[in-house]
Amino acid sequence: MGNNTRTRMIETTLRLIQARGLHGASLNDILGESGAPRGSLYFHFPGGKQALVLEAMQSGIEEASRILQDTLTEAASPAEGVRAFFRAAASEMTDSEYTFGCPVAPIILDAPEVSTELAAACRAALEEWTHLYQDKLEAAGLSPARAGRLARMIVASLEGALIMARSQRTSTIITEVGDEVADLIAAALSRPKAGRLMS
Amino acid sequence: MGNNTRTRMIETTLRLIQARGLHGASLNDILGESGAPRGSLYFHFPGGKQALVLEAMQSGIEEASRILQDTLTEAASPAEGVRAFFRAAASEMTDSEYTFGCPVAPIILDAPEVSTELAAACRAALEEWTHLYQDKLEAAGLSPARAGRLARMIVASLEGALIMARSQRTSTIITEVGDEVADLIAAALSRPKAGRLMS
DNA sequence: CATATTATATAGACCGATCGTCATATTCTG
DNA sequence: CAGAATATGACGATCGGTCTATATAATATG
Repeated sequence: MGNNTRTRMIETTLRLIQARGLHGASLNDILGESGAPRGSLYFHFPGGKQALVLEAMQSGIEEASRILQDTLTEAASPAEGVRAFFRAAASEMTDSEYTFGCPVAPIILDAPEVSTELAAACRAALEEWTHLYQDKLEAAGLSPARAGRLARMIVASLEGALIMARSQRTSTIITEVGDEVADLIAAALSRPKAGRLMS
Repeated sequence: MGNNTRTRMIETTLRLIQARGLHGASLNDILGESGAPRGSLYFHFPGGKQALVLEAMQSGIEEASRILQDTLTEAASPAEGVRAFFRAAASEMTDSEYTFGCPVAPIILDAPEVSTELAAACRAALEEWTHLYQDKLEAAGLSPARAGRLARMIVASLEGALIMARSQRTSTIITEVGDEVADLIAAALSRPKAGRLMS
């Protein structure tokens, strides 16, 4: 199946971008690792590398969204959901020998505004993940404002933990941060009215 | 002063890496923006681009460490120190038109293990920043274990918030996350014994 | 069944960019 | 002025991404 070549290219691209960054993943690398011939790229992706990268990133975003959604719905509470998702991320980090990472972070850091399309996809992904957390938190009784703030903090914590874990080649930081955030959420939910004044 | 050219190259390199990533900052870009001729690079940095990048990164690390240390020592409490540092980061983010960022994150994400030296410098920087927070938290009465965990969480939150802020072109997420983390720290300090069991 | 026609897939040439290197020019210093 | 320190831009090997020209597989047609 020719379609197999296509999906193989996408998967390889996603993996290489996560491992080496947007510009670090060259077409030669991608083609070499995916075993696809050079000329096939422009046939499957008339838009060139940018189109390939966009699809690869969207594939990674979709998978992450799906797993996050499943994890949150299966969890007994928002806090437990967060804990579980961070643990899953930690697991992937070790399994991948510390080449795993967020599918959008490398593009955000490597592409200034090089591609409006790529940047928009990154922005949308971060918002989607934030909203998944926010909805869960609101369903548990938090105000939209506070749920939103906590949700953004959860996403930020995970993004940072992924980077630190790779740098220090230890996934414990991901579970640690996840536990800390989970505790924070549990505390926020147990106190109907937060201790601080709101603006 | 020839030394002036050298420092100008370092500053430009740091800025471009923060804006476009390690591989996104080409020598042509660096030389063009710093106004330095091509050949001067190899005179000032016999190690080539890698040596230049290493020095640029270390310069950024040093500055960040200095500012963080000053902010924490001047702050009335650890929580206020965190709040202030996050606010300073948010300010730099808007001032730079969202090209500001952590000096090590782009290298961690772009360099697989391409350079042991670069990777080691990144790792050391993250550890140093973590220890600065940890010391402050311990001085305020937290156990080393809990202080360490909170410190790692602070660093991770900031790293992630910087990425999200750039993607969404808004610095409010940095201050929001900072306030949230500051509240968490304040709560941890007000309760001598944390609510959760420790391992 | 043989051939024509199209859809699919590939190979490899192309050109610009990147990075390291060097021979030479200029400026500083004693 | 001598000699060291620094600056300069041209050069080439390599790699990057794009594209056209060709081959293979699928389907249609007599």
